Amino acid sequence: MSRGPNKQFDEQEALQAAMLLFWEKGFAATSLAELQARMGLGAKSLYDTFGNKRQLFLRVISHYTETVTRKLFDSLATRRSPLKAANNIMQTVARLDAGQHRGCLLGVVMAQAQRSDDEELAVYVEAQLRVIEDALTAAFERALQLGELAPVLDARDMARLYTAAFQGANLIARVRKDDGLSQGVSRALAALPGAAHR
Amino acid sequence: MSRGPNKQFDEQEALQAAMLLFWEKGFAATSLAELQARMGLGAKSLYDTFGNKRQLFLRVISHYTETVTRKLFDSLATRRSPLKAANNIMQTVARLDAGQHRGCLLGVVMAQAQRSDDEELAVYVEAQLRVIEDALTAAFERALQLGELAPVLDARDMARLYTAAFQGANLIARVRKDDGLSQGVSRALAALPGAAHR
DNA sequence: TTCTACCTTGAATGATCATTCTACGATTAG
DNA sequence: CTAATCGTAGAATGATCATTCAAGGTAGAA
Repeated sequence: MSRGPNKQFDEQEALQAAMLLFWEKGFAATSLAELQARMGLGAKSLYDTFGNKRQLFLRVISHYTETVTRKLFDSLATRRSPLKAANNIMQTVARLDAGQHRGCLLGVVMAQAQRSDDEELAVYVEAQLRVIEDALTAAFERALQLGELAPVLDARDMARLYTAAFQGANLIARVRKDDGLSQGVSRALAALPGAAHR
Repeated sequence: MSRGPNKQFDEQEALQAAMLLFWEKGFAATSLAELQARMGLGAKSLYDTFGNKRQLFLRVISHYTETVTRKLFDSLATRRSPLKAANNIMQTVARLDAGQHRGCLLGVVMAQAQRSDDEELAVYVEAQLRVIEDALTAAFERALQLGELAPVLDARDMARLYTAAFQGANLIARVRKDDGLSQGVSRALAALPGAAHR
């Protein structure tokens, strides 16, 4: 089929590098020059492969949800105790290196894309966020059925609190150098009403 | 003293306009051309009055904390019931227009200034955030003394949860068009252990 | 080997960026 | 009124931006 040489770079590796950069600095503050340097490819290759900056950014967000987010939240459905799984996610966030914490890419995007500004981007991120909220809701409903949780709180409301606390803690971790806040959030959530254990 | 004419614009009004713009789009995505248009002054006046873009941004953040944030969180110390005051703040956030919600400017800044990237900005925002956390902590300590809150949870941990949930809900409100999440967060927080009423 | 196709490199492009400069207009003291 | 002074407006500047173009190189097919 192909006559000439194949690409000399790995698309996944390039995406990963682009993700880390956008994750650190956001869309507007990331230049093509930096992207080329970190992704290790020239301008032409970048444009031939990914289209343009915005399309690359959209692919990066997909890459993020398919790798980072999915890996983190899959445990909600698979683990024995959904309540412990949910609290483990907060713990994981809290344990990441404070001081050079990148937070959550979805949060970074939300901070720069208002719905009225960039409708397409906002809708996409909102959908990804709803996946998280739904996964948490399902987990808490399962926890209620298992009797892990007393029926004082609505499962969806709890999921919403977790989602907001998760995003907030991630965001704040970008500027704090100690992990005190995330740890406190984690402890407070673990003591929610009905969570009898621990 | 002055021989020539005085300034033809109100500095506070100009700051307010700049704040709204940075609040919507963040630092990097906001251009001087837009700032001039929205603030209603020419390039020279802008630079003579505020220095440069970054200095203007720093002044905008101060303006934000002195007006928006302060007005919102002062009720924690003045109102009779600190617990109700804290929950009212969440309610206030939830009630804002969904769909064109700007969130919290501090959150927008955190999303684009990692500690390792822009140390000065990160430290300043972190300090402002700690003011909020401390105000909430004091409120919850007072609530414990007043017996509004059962001593199952540490006051500071509760404050941390509120701070994170507040930032997270604000952030998510930028992309969601309905206020369901903020309302859910508000309900869940109101049902925290020890909060007997409602 | 030789040709062909594709990838890479790096310079060119035009737009837009933040910032500064120049000229004009308005105000007030004398 | 006149002159001095300060604010304003908008053009000029050089840097940097995203994007495209032109040229060379390399791998595989014949």
